[in-house]
Amino acid sequence: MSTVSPPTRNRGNRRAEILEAAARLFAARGFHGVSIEDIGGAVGISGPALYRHFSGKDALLSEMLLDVSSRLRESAVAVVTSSPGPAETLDALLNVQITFAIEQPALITVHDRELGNVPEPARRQIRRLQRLYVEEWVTVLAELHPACPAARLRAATHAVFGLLNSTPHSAGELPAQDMRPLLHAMARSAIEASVNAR
Amino acid sequence: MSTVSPPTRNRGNRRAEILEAAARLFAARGFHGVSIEDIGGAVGISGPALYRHFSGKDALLSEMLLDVSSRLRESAVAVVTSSPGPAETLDALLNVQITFAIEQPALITVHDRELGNVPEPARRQIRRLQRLYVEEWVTVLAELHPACPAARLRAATHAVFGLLNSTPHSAGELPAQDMRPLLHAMARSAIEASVNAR
DNA sequence: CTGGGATGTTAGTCATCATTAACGTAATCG
DNA sequence: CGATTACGTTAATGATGACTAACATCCCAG
Repeated sequence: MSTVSPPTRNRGNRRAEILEAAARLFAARGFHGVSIEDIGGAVGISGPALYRHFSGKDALLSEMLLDVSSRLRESAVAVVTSSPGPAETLDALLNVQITFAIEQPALITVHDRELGNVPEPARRQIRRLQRLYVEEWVTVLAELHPACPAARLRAATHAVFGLLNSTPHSAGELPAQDMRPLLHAMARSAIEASVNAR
Repeated sequence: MSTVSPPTRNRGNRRAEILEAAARLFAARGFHGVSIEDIGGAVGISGPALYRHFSGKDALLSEMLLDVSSRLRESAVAVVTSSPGPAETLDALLNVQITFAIEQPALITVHDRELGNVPEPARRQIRRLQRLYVEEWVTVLAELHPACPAARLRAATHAVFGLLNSTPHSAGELPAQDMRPLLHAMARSAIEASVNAR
């Protein structure tokens, strides 16, 4: 038996594994409802071993939210810069958010509930990334509907996020295969309506 | 001077006042992120005085969610039984939810985040009321769109709740006066789209 | 008056929890 | 080999927090 499997197995895997377990727990019971023991237990190690990977519970949450907001923002930028026109861009943005909501329900849930528990250096940066992400949407919508005031577009964007991010909570109602087009159609239509409403 | 003003002043006011403060705190920091001291402090009494009004923190949350889900359900029933036709009923249901989301943002937030922290006797009943509320929506939607499978209507209903309940989080973007018709138009349009999507 | 209920207060009490300390072990590297 | 590094473990430690006890007040009924 070669020494290959044990040596290469770890190295960063543990961190990811912990982050994933923590996300699931935070989503289910809230940041303060989960103990360090709980998180350790979920990955088969016990309690204080977590401090070998993260400097503390707060840092764990900070890294989690920073990662989510970075990835969302990056995806949005990638989509915007590589898309032929605003209509296609909007479709692609919808797909980014829908994919994320369906594939990472725990992360999405934590992302829009637990910002308040992130300590201050990271908090500001996460907010910044979230704001930039929203602005990508607003910019595209403004191109499509120049007559609509930005405040209204921003409000509509937040409402659409609410619609799409509700997926984790109504999970099981419909298979993901049907959920995707349903969410897409609903969101698209809601956006149309938002700019036309008197 | 009659003995009218002081005697009638209290009697249940305190309970309501506490519930309101607790809702605001729970919405902001989560159930486990708020202490009994915090809640007491928010209404000008200190800590253990709460036990004169509620048997414990859990009971406080239970009563809060039971009250919300009852009120929503009752409003829905009232609307359904007094409305001329399904189209008007849907409009009225939308108004119920929008009014609630705009006027009681903290309660709505707690309502769809903290069910997991409600202990078991009350939990089941709250779930039941929530289910009944959803079914009022699904029934109306089924009348309007008989060809659409109930599972899809249920998923669409949850998505619409997500859209409408996002208001508390994007507060400040737009005045309530503009938010109301915006949410109404977006939700209505999203529902249309949900039944037409392939 | 006077006794009791309603409503508060301040000092415990007992758990739980985040974090740190002190201590192994195994593999890597010099 | 020898030592450093990476990762874990099990005991403190120190806060915080829910809940209880013991003790006022105030107001109203008898």
